[in-house]
Amino acid sequence: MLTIGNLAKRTGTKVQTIRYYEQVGLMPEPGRTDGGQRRYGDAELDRLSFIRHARQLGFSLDAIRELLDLSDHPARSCEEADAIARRQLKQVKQRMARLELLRVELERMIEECSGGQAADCRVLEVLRDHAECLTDHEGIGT
Amino acid sequence: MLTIGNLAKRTGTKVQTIRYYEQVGLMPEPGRTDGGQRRYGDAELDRLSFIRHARQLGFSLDAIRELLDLSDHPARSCEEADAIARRQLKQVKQRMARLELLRVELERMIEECSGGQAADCRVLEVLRDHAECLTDHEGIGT
DNA sequence: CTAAAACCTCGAGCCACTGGAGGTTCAACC
DNA sequence: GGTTGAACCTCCAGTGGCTCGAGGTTTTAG
Repeated sequence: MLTIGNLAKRTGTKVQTIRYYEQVGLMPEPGRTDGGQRRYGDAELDRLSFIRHARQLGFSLDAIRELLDLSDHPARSCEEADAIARRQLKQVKQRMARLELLRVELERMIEECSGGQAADCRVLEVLRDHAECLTDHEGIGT
Repeated sequence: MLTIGNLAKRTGTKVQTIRYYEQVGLMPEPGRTDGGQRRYGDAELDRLSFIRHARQLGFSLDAIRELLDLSDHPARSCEEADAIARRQLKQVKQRMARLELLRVELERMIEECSGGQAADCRVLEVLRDHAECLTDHEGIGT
């Protein structure tokens, strides 16, 4: 039987985060000691590992909910899990493309910085000059 | 004189976002009509363009505040602006490296998906199998 | 003059946590 | 058995950067 702190250590999660997952229904309500402290078994350890791994892969909590549901019903089609993963991959690729544009522009800005007064600073100039703006108006979409 | 809606269109911003920027002190309080509606001039258009461009480059609102402060005082050193840009570039590179790892793992997952029942699905298996976990415990850091 | 589009304020909600206050329980050691 | 002190508990608030909605007012075109 694991305390919440040990479960946290084993999965690289913060204690508060585990309680949060319980609150939003991703983790089940665990058993408690007489004093009211949570105690976890192997099933919960596995489930939390699954969640953390999926988070590291960038899945949203909603997507993880779907995946957990799927893995609780192994007779259902694999296609759903595949679709979720593909959606995720698409997002990752989009973010990378966006970041690549930013990287290029930032490097140019830094390279052209004269090191003098702010009045001559290319960093500020590039940001100020609307003509050099990326043409789309999408924002960066964290 | 621009209405808030026109300013929004010209800069690719939502109206609410402009009001939000005013609320957090990034945009100044503009003049108003007798009826109380905001009216903007060219200075505000420039300032908002600056902000939007910086956002597209991934700068946080705090960083933008610093940059605006800098560009309001052009006699000060360029080094600060340069440092901010460099910090930003570092972050962008880190995010890209992280995303590249995710991309590889997601592609492997999808490629190995058997297309059958969830019970045989590699996507779920990879997520379930703790041994295939990325070794570090950093999370994805949006 | 009227209709409707655009504006106003205020407040709440989103995601995925994170931190803190203030109090209780557990485990180890003497 | 008693005493620490680390770990636990609940509850609430805050983060960033918006975004939406309700319910009401102003502006503008016809």
